[in-house]
Amino acid sequence: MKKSERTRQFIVEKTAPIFNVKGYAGTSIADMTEATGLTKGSIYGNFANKDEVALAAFEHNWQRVKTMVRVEMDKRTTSKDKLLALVDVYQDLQSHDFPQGGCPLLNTAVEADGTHPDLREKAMDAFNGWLKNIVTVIETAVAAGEFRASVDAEQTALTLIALIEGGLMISQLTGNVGHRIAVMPAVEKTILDLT
Amino acid sequence: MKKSERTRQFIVEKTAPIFNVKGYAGTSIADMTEATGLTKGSIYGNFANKDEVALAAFEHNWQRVKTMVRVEMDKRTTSKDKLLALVDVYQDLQSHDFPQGGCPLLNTAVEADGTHPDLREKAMDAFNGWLKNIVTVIETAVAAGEFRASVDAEQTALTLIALIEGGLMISQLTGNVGHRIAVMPAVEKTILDLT
DNA sequence: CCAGAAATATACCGATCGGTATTTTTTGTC
DNA sequence: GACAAAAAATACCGATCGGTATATTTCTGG
Repeated sequence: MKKSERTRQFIVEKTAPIFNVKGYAGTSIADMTEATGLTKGSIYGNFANKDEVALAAFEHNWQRVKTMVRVEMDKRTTSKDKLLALVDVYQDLQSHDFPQGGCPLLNTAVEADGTHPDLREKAMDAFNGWLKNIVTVIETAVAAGEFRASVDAEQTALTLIALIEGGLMISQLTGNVGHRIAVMPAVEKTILDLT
Repeated sequence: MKKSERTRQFIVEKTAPIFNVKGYAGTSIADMTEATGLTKGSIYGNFANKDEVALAAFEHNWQRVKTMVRVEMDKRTTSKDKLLALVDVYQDLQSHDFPQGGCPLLNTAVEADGTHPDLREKAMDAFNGWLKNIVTVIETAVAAGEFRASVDAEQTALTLIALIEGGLMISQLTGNVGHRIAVMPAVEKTILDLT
């Protein structure tokens, strides 16, 4: 790996948590130099501008979340169990290494709409990927007769994501993890109702 | 009403949408002078600083949402119907005047945690008020025998709020109102399951 | 070990940031 | 309509913003 690529990754790793906590507008170049120990010149030698770092940081943060969920899903065999992996993961976030500052999708979606088109695009891609993943699992189960034929895959997937993201928002606001956990029975119920 | 109070309210009304769209960090004093047609001196003559305007703006935005929901709730008599008012309101946001930029609670909760303590406090108050409102409705219904005695009021209320806010986040991100509407059957189902 | 390239650091740019002191204009009252 | 008080506008402040041009250091291949 070239030096510049290592530095790029180093910058992304160090700044990703900051972007996820302070947001795009709230994170300054000074924050980035402080977090990395590098100088402005070095950062701008590896990235065109702040936007490019922010986009890479989001990608990095989201990759962590995706991996977290996928690892747990891949342990399961049935579609129902795969979906229930969501409950296990989001019920106990501290044992999985969830990014500091909360869900990157939630954070970026809320800040980016309207004001930061490219960030929004990235967030939309992330969301669509997640949505498609759940939809595919559900449709596979419907085709295999594991779930009822009357199940609306997209509606169900949207409901699951909304519940999870809403729960994350609430628990992050109140600082009460119980508020997130309290939403998980509804996630579980929604999944169990599919059979 | 004194002139200064009218100006204060004028500033709040004009800047509230901006704060709700661009966020706290993303809104500058220049944005505020442009939106109001007033000068910096005039704004600082009526508010101590940007924070104070932001707090008042959030309060104003949230008041609108609260009123929107309360008006619809007050039309209903039974507890079930009162809760179902949430479905009607959030199913058809454009007929009710929902603030531009999306849910102020969602926006503020996501931006404020950690970085802006006083804004977060205001958002927490808003959330707790909403939560308590729903909890009270449910508990009243349980006491009256309208809902099952086994109903967990707080858990249900958290689920409803999570669903709604999650749906708002998704639809705002994708620009697809259908994504919000698709979540509403789950809200309705959660409420109907209480009887 | 030396030269050229690659990477990082230094020094600086204009613009904008939030905020304030002062002056001008407007308002309400007798 | 004079006059004081209140409100709004002007002019300015240092700090920080994102970004760049240039100098210095570090790495790499012969």
